[in-house]
Amino acid sequence: MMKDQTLTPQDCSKKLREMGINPSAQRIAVYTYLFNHRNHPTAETIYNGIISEYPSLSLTTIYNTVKLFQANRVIQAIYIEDNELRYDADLSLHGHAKCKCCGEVFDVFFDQNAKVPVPGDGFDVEDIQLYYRGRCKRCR
Amino acid sequence: MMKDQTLTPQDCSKKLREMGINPSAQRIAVYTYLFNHRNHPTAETIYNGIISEYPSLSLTTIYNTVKLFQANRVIQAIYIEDNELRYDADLSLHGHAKCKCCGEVFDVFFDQNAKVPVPGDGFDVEDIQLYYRGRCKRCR
DNA sequence: GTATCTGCAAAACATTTGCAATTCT
DNA sequence: AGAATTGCAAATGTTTTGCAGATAC
Repeated sequence: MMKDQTLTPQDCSKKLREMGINPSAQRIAVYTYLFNHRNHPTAETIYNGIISEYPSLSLTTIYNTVKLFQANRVIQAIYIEDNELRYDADLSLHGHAKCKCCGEVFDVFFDQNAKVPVPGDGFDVEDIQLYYRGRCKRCR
Repeated sequence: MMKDQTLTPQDCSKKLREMGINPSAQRIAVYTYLFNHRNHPTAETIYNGIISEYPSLSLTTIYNTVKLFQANRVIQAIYIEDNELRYDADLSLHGHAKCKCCGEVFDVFFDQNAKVPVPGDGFDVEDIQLYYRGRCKRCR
């Protein structure tokens, strides 16, 4: 799972187009931010991260954009806490661990033989979310 | 996992006291409702479910009560969707599957040999939540 | 009689919506 | 020009808070 590479805005523009999204300047900025920042930002964090590049940017545009991205399966939403919606450009199956002390959200990747249980009774699963709450290494 | 039994308000009063909570009439009503209704109600659903017994009941009291219950580990909160907070009196490790068609939330119990993956890197897990989204048997 | 609990009204806060202005082709 | 996109201002909806009245021991 070596997603630690970063992408340029040009790369991201191309990816967006491939995924069926018209790459406007704001959309490129949001996707580039999300791809290169794997700390599961909220809409406001994304906004603060790119407002300096686009002084006219509004939070509404961030919300419009992440909603569009979700509908086109470009990013996923993380509902680990009830008062904040976070976003993740990594669509691979992995969990999220939130430290109740420092508030940070960490990725949890599974090794090969790990198996996530699935519902048995004819439920057609489209999406699995696995959340952990507790304390991270630094905060214990 | 045979929790399909129902409890009387008297039973619930006793359980609350055992768990360190002063069993007021409203608290007993909320806990009895949650124990006997395993469909993961929201605060408003609980409210509508018991308002007939307590005409003076307020939503604020529901919120106060579920918050108190959570703090004392009597119930757990389910954040499966961002615009609604649901509650569950079953604290055992199990998942929740929400049908995006009918909106219902189903319990997902695991069999003995199922193993939920855990974070490896020194993260101290206090709570695991496993969510599925998709379509239920009836809606497929 | 004092501490706890309840519930109204208002506040807080994140997200959504309506719509007019802007941008792109 | 026409369609898509942006962004302001207002609305929405859920949960929280302040506080006064009610209840319990």
